[in-house]
Amino acid sequence: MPEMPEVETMVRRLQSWKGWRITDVKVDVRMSSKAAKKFLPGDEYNSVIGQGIVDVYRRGKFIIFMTSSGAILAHNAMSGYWDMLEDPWTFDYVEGQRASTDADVRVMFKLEMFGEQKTLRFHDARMFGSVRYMDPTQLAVKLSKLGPEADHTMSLYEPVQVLTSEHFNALCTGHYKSVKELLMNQDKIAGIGNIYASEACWFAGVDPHRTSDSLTGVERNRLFLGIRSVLRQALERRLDYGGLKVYRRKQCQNCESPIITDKIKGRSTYWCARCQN
DNA sequence: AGATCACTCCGGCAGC
DNA sequence: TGCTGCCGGAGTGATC
Repeated sequence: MPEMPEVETMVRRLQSWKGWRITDVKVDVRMSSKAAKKFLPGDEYNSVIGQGIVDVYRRGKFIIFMTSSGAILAHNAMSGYWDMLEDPWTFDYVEGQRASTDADVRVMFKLEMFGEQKTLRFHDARMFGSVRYMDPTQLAVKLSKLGPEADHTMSLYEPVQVLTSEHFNALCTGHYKSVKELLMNQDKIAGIGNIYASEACWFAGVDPHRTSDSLTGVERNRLFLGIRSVLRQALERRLDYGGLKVYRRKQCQNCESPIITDKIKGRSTYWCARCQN
């Protein structure tokens, strides 16, 4: 599933669409009325036609296509990814490679620049993602609900607050039932999902089940550094998941103890009982 | 007010 | 081989 490093990687590729104008849109909702509400529903469908793509940014796990008079806000959720019809891309997700196919295309944007035509496609097999059009006010309202960014990257939508050590320390002081839930809460910190939450806790030597306010100052700082470290490494390693330390691992990369797995708030969680306590 | 919980979307796929 | 149940970001609404 895509988290900040995956979305950042995708946005960098999507920036090649700057300057192109949307001439047509096709939405495949596969007979699902619920899914139809997620991919340019109602008026949004017509609103994007004729608009130019001014720039492309990332905020948390959202992709923002700034257009002439508003923005297309997209979320890849679990299985979403973007590519171009004329030059299909592949993306490596932790579940495996997303190789471009026609079967899972949900939205197609016909684009034009200097008489040349190309097709931008949003794929999403499980239809958990979303592609919405909104005006600048709606966009601002939406983005204002997200917490500070987990880390700064080159495609970040700015201005925005980036998480600081002090802010993270203050967040921990709130009594969150588990520190992993805090890390994954987009209202508190934007960009971290299930994979990198487990990874950051391993890096810090902190049991993900701990209440956030039970963490010592040293642990809070280690966790703050862990968030940055695992996200930056993922980006630098170009999404090579061989670098993951606990997520979906059987054995601790540090002490060789078996990795334990259970669920926190319904999400699979991995940790080493010996190194994380 | 803010935290927390339960529920929903959906298809791939593990496990019988 | 064909079925069933599980999985999960985010949004929503209920409940404290």
